[in-house]
Amino acid sequence: MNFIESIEANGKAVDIKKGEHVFVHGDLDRSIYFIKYGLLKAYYTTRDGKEFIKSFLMDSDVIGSLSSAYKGDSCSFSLLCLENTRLIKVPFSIIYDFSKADQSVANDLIVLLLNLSMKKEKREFEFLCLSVEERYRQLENESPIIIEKVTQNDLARYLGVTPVGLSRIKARVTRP
Amino acid sequence: MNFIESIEANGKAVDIKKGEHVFVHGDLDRSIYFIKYGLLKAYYTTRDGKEFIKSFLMDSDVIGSLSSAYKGDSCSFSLLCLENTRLIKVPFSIIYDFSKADQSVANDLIVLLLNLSMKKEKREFEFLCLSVEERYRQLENESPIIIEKVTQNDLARYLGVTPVGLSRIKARVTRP
DNA sequence: GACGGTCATTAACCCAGGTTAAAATCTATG
DNA sequence: CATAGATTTTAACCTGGGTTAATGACCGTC
Repeated sequence: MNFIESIEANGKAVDIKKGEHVFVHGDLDRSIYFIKYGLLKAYYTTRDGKEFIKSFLMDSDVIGSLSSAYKGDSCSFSLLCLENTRLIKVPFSIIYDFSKADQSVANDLIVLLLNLSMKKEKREFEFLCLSVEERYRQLENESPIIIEKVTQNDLARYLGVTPVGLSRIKARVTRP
Repeated sequence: MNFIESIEANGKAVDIKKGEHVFVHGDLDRSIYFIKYGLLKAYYTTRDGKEFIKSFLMDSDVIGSLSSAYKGDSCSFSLLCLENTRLIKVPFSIIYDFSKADQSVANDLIVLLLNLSMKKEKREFEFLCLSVEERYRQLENESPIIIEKVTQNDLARYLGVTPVGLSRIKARVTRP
């Protein structure tokens, strides 16, 4: 049995409507979620009410708060559905325990974590080495679907600029 | 046999002097390195000669280019010793193959990757949500050893500012 | 102990993006 | 279709940090 199969076999399907949260900052939610279909945003909020978007999630992605699922802390971010979404929810402990007994689940978890690490490393690189404008151009090339589906406000909060700033950059980029 | 033991059993010790590289951007180096002792910086360089520091590594850390070790691409960053350093070098494929046969190596690799993911996620959060000044203050609190051992130039390139910018921030922070 | 190199600070000037606020669209729902 | 909300654009002004360059402190090492 592989990773996705063991999620499907041990998890339960959850349908969540556009505009509703899966969990919010501060919750204790030790699950991970496999996204059957839909669109979500994972975002941080600061005390002074600002929002910063960690990632957008789509079909076949896996998401969960590692600090909550693995360490047992409360969630450091919130997870909101931008479209009607179907998830498979499963306690991380089940997967983690399975991985200790089942070699193929362990392998799949390793591959999942390797890919997660490389994805995070890529984003680290982009913040460290690229300007906002370069990050926007790169997103245009690599993830046109996100640009298409997500509001410009959310795009801005993902790229690390204000919506006003992104509007200016777009004006600069599209009409030279 | 656990993870570190299997690295020590299958790897070979390498001593590298201060100022020398373990590998540079563009190399194909499919190893991972366990740091016995020393201090290193992992950094990106851009075509126009700018340097950006991905991370500092110290005793007991594990480092390697995932994109090279796992995917087989060439290294996207360089690894330089800031102090005389002793490493245990082992091909990632050995560890990865071991993890397929040995449950306890798999478990340790999973824990290593979980911690790596959480570390990268933390840095993503800092770039996304904090100002340079806040990142500097946080580093002061959480990793005073790094502030102490690393030049201010390197600190700046790690925090995502220029050395001149960091000098200004320091002046602001230390004497109100 | 003088010389060349790196490192840190300071100053002057510049610019990308933040902030605030006001238009201009767009969308949804009664 | 009209009204209320959210979204995007534009403008005016401000600020943090980039850039360049000069100055000084701090090493080595010959």
